[in-house]
Amino acid sequence: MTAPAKTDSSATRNPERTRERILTAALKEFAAHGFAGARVDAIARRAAINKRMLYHYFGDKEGLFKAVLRRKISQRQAWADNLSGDPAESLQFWFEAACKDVDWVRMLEWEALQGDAQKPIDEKERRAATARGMNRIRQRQARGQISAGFDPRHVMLAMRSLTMFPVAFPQLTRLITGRSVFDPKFQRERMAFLKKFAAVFRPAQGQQVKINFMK
Amino acid sequence: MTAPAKTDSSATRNPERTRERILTAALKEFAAHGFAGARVDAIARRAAINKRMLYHYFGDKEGLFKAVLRRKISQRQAWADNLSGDPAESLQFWFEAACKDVDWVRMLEWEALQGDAQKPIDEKERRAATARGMNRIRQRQARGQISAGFDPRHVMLAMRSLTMFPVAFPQLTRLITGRSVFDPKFQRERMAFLKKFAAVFRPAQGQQVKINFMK
DNA sequence: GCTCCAAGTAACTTGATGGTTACTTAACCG
DNA sequence: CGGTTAAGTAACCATCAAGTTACTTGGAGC
Repeated sequence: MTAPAKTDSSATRNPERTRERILTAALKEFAAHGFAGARVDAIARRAAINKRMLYHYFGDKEGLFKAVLRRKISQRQAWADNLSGDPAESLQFWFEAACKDVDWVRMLEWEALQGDAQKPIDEKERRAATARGMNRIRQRQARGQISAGFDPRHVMLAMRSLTMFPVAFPQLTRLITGRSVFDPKFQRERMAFLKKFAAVFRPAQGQQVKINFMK
Repeated sequence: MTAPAKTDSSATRNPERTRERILTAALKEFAAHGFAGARVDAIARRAAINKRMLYHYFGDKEGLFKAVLRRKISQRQAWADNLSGDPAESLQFWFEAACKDVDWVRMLEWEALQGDAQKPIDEKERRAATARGMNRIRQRQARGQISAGFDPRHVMLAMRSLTMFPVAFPQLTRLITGRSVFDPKFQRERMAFLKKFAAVFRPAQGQQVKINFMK
């Protein structure tokens, strides 16, 4: 066999590993400092590769940024497509996910701040993933788990808001609750709140349903 | 009278006006590009002042950034302390405010991404303002406008989330709803949604419906 | 073994950018 | 009125950072 083991972690030459290292290092750097603040040299240092390789594989800084974002996006999507159940669980699930993957939230934030809102990266795939999520919401509405009176698009937006916000704005979280987002105590409180709060999404007893219907 | 009219807009020398111009220009620039991305020369050009003056008044780029943030914060606080009524109105009010003052939302976002979460700028005053807001929520809970079952801190966090999020993440808003945050149609939809959605905050069951009807 | 190409390295270039120096000019005050 | 100080200007500098040039090396296929 001439081919070296793919999992070899210390082979003299290994394009895949190099690419991977660059992407991992770049994610850290970009998540921490954003596009403008990230230093290409820092990425190279962190990845323990020569800066030239970075240009070799990704063209330029922007190409690397896009590659990082794209990779994160597809990771998340593959991973996100399996969840079901009622809104309470979803809210908790997504809040936990945001806490566990701060880099993701931050990347979205950087994208929001510096990206062109008109043509987001990987728009097509993201739209598809969003559509899948939307269908799940519609199903739940049909099943009566979520009130049919709400526009599913706004339900989705509301859920994202409620789960991502504390991670996206840690300083406000601290200002308001007095605790760090990463404080386990805060997280427990938040989970409890979300569980209770999820009631909004469910069709209410009695009258309210009628009101919703009449609308 | 030796003193020139304070409102004179073209006096040969006018420190106040210069300071003001710098701050205004800097807000725009920082909101658009963040701290790292902002260009001091661009600020100077935009403000139509000599770059040196900027260092004269604010020391360095960071000093300027802090000054901008501080100014915006105090502006908002003065302005935010008058609102009352029920959660539906508050939600709508704050959503509108976010839409109207995107720069503010973006500054908070930049702060979140690059600021030290441990020691936010102007912490003391912000805490005080937050506390005032919290008291309003508690009052409403006492009056039965908001369910007493919720932790007021989390209610506040939830309200902020719901109102700021679409502006903070315009690309997600577009991806999810298909519309720009600034599309009047979106804004109308969102207002309607928030109004309905605010029901969650109100004490549940029987009462709720009545309140809805009475409104 | 030899050749060729991708992987990899080190040192360099070039332009942008935050900050400074050295100077001029207006205004306030005793 | 004169002189001290703050407002204002223009040209400059040092540094930093993205991107390149020019080179070396490993290995797959013949």
